[in-house]
Amino acid sequence: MKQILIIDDDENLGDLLTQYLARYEMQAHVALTPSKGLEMIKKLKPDLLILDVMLPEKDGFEVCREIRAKSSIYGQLPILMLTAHAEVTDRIVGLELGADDYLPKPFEPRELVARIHNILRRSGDDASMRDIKPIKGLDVDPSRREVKLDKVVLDLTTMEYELLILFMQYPNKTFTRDELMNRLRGIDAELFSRAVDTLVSRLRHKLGDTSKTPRFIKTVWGRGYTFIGEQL
Amino acid sequence: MKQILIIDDDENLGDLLTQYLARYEMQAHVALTPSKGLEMIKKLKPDLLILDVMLPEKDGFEVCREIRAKSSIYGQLPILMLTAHAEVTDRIVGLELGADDYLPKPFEPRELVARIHNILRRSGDDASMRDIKPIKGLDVDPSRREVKLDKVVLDLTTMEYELLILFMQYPNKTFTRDELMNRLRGIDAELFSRAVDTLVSRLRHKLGDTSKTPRFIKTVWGRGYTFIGEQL
DNA sequence: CATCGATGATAAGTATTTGTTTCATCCTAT
DNA sequence: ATAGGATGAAACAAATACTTATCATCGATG
Repeated sequence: MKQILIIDDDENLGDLLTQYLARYEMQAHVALTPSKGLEMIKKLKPDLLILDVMLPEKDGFEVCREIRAKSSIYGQLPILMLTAHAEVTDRIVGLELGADDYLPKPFEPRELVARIHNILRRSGDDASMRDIKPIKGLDVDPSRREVKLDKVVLDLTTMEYELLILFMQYPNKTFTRDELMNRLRGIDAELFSRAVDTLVSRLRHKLGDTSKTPRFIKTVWGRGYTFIGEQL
Repeated sequence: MKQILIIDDDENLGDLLTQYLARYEMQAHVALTPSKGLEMIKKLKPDLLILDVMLPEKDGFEVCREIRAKSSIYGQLPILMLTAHAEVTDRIVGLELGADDYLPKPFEPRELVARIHNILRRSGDDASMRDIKPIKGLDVDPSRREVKLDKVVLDLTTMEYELLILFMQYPNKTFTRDELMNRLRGIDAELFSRAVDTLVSRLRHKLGDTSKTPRFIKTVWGRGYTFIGEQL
């Protein structure tokens, strides 16, 4: 379960988000002031920080700057900034200070969830720590985002790589299309198209897999897909 | 068949949705006023409530709040709110009040269906919760939708799996053919044919069963079928 | 701002499942 | 035992789900 720290003096919003994020397997914690927030970072070691710009004591930019300056303490904590106004200058300043993304208030909860997933994915911290099971014929180097199939490096796109990693985390689990979409895109994305099928097809192709006699990705008719690579 | 209650004073929209949802195995009922709506909830025990924000008497937020407040009466009924304007603030307020999702009008019917599915999925209305009795020689893993017969994984189609699960929920119960048809297809399906017999036959075959000396599925002549697997 | 690659949508083609028909066989009541 | 409806299962047909080629779109890159 992902731990999210929210630094925002609007207690109401904090509770709301806590409740909302819980639905997406994220545990949120709220700090009402920057000083409390910084404390909680050390204790909680959250996976992501949601930081409001308007804060008591000092503003969010200040906090962000501080966290980045003391990276020895706080690490490369991903930061999502919330700003009251959708002003472009805010955005640039925020990004320059090292925030990973920015979201103008008011925002849609769904949008927030989507961005959180994006950041977590991008920050790679996510991917490298994931528990990838060893599969015969496949060598994954998460730090390099590199996959070798029978000693040959594969040229995978972001989505293809993510899909493969997801499969390798749960060999023999049958994923429905919804599940895959949600895990890959981070939102309750609905499928009005064969996007997942297409993605699977492309990955299969690069893995040298055929749908009829699959070595890795098996189609489970009427349900979804299963990764069946022989485990080492 | 899922029961959906719609509280909306636009009768036209209600009829339209009722018709549309029927295609997705959802039976919709329309209440034109909040008071009628609340009454119908008690009677119908719907699986989901679609609630318009603009209503006579009191608005949708009020209704939502009331339902959540009286959860002892209404339970944790999932609520999908329809708002006239796609205003973000509305969304936040609604979520705060306990609605499970939001959909701004006008919306696409399929988008509605998608969100309904999401909510129902989230609210844990899942097949995996069904109470499957342990049967000697059969191992079922509902989360993976996998069945093992004497340690060997069976390759079952959706219908075959559903039929088997149904049987395993009620060992020794004799099902008539219409009963099976209704439980599997969720509607009062007319028996034009011997679809059930064929299905049973195919499942039997995969279970290694013979109709003469059945290990699992016994034919009750003139009545239907009984699952007789030895219970553990 | 033009290009390129990645991803999403569409649609034609293919495969699989599910329903129907059929007929041989089985059961039960005469 | 036999007639007549009920059942099993094979073969065929229809419906449904999947694959993949192709095109459109979007965002990144220079």
